[in-house]
Amino acid sequence: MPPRRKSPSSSDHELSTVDGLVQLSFLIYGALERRAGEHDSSMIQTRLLGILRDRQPTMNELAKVLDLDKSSITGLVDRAERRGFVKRTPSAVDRRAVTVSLTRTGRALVRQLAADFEVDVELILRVIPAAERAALSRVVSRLLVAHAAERGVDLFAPSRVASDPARSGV
Amino acid sequence: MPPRRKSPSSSDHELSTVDGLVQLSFLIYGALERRAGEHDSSMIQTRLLGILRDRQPTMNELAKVLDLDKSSITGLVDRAERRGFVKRTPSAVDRRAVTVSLTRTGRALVRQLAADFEVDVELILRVIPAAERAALSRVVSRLLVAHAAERGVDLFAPSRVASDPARSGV
DNA sequence: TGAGATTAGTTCGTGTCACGTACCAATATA
DNA sequence: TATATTGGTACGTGACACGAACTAATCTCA
Repeated sequence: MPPRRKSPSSSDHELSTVDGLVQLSFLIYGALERRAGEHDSSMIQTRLLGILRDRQPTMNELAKVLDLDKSSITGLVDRAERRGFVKRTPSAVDRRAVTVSLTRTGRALVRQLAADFEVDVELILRVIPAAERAALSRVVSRLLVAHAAERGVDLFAPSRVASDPARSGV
Repeated sequence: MPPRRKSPSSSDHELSTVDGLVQLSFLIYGALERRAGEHDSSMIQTRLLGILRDRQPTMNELAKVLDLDKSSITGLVDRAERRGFVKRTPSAVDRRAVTVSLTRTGRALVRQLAADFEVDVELILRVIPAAERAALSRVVSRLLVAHAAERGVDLFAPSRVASDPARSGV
């Protein structure tokens, strides 16, 4: 688990890779959480909206993508629906199923959140020169692509069905 | 919020910096959460234990470091104490205050968690060559140091009082 | 085709976690 | 010393997650 205080003996001005990545992750995760909070939203609500930006999954598909029990999805969508961000629509193909999609309000919120958050990340990145940002971006991309590939997922496969839980980039 | 599905037009095999960093954050955050779960622990419980590895803060100091309301700390520590990971000790200097510290059991748990998690991060990193890992580590370090410095914190200042909330590297 | 298995979703009870308010005891300040 | 502040807890509320039990729809295959 996360960064311990630096021991006095360790060589200065370079964190261990593990500690560095963890701190960075918390930094970014925290920024997103803070932005969500500004709109009285939680991390999980925000992830839900993020997923719905380009999909209209069923409850079951949401459970897979978010890696939650389907009973958790009921409550999650209930609360989002109660606040007017999301709506349920009976599935056209399966009368048991329900598809979830953004309302106009929900779309506006997620757009605003994405924009706010992008500012944060760019502020975080601005402290290093452009060349290093580019290097960081490149390495992170490779890391993610390789990691995804290792688990049999091609991050850049041409197109995907809405139910593909592997592309859970949220 | 986070990574949207890649639009078909966008140039392939490189995610945007923002998307990449967010995905990476979720990957690492998720790994830690999963490890915590294996020990029936939550993220916040794990963070608590992590903080206590090298500090014996008061309840109030914990509230600052974890950025939670002090009333939340009561419950958090209650639950950790009930499970035998943590203990409360009356402060020697202030009879209102209580210091929190790890029990032997708690220390064993946090050590195990840290070891498990380190394996995960190293597995994640292993998919890219050593040279890239080094580059990543270097850039991330610079980023964090610069970011900390910008907010008036020196990540590598010699020593710190236990109550310093700025060094909340957890 | 029709009985039984599977799947989609909800409901309900339980536990964690976070908050704000109210409160007590101890300490600090005027 | 009277008052204000601080450290911590208690209590009520709401979000969130889980598993078990349940209904309705769909699938399977004998």
